Amino acid sequence: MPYHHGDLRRAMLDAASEAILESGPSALSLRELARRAGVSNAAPTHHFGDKAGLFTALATEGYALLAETVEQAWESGGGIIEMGVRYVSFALEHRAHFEVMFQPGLLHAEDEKLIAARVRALQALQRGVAADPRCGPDSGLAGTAAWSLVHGFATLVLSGVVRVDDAGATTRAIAGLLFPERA
Amino acid sequence: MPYHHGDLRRAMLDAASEAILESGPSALSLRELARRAGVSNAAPTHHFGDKAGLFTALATEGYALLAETVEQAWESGGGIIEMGVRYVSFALEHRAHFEVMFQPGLLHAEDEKLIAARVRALQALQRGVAADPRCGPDSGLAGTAAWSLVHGFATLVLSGVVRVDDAGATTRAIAGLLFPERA
DNA sequence: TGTACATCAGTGAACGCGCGTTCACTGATGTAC
DNA sequence: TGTACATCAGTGAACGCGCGTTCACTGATGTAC
Repeated sequence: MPYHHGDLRRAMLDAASEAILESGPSALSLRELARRAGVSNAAPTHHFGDKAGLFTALATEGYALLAETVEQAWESGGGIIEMGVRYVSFALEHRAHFEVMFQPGLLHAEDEKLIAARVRALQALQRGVAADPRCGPDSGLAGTAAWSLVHGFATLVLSGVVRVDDAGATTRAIAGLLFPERA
Repeated sequence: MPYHHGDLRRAMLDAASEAILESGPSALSLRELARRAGVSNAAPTHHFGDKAGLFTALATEGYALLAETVEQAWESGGGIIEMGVRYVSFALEHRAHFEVMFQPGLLHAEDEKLIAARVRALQALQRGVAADPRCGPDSGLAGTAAWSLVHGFATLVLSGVVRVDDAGATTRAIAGLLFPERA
């Protein structure tokens, strides 16, 4: 084991994701994180300052990933429904990030990188909604409805209280109810 | 201070709600709960068995409250949109219950009372959706869409990432997009 | 090419603390007679 | 009406533990000359 890890920050973020998948953010301790990453107790503090700093870093990464996903959907010509599908699949594939992103109590709310990443993601979403002809005259309201729909669906699936075989297909179906194809 | 409290169980559930409102379920400890209720360290364990038992009791109470609210909407002739409004206002007014209800990792998943209360609430919701003419032929899908919409909206408002002046009016508006008035 | 030095990633031992849970117990209540 | 007793709600002291954070430190890396 070399003294310098190479990319310990990255390794600790990955270990944190794993641990969150297993038992949720509230059960995660910095010491467990250190154990998983095979480093000393003090290493996580050295990198993230404190526990909230770790969660803030994860949430920031999550918003950046979400923004990329949504922007990609936009660039490849996907409409509002495709963006919703991407949102849900992001939540299911990056469950740990997703859980942390929407629990502000865990985060350093004022962190600049966090805020910037969040703004970028939300703007990408809102831009996609506003550009879709199906969203109607009040794109703000349509955006809230669309976001609520996919966010709620993802949350219910993640919490295990709603079960579906094919989350993508179901997302498409329920989003199709909110934004029917134009006749 | 009398030796017998009178209704310590109730008092501890209320203290738990308060504490959760302030710092979330993950920050709650049985000892803090005892402190808030003004009883000894061991009292919460005596009533709830363990920490998960406390959360389970809270979640069970939450599902019962939700079921009552939804059944009431149904009996007073409210349609699918009214039920959605009730769902959101339940979440905002009983935030502590709501948060615990959808974090299965905190609960004794097999608890019979919990399961019964949940089934009752979900059946009340699904019955209301299925009876509404606006829900279309696939009432299961419409139910998932409706539930996702209001659950997501409530979650986003609670997490502070969506801000609205009048949650009831906004719920009505977004639910109106999903279930437009029939021409 | 070699050497001196600054930088900083990561160590490891130690601290004090709050936690969940246990256990023998005590005090209040209700009921049987 | 009084008394004996069972029940059980709640006590309080104690346990061992894992935690976050601190701090002086050490080892590796990169750069200037």
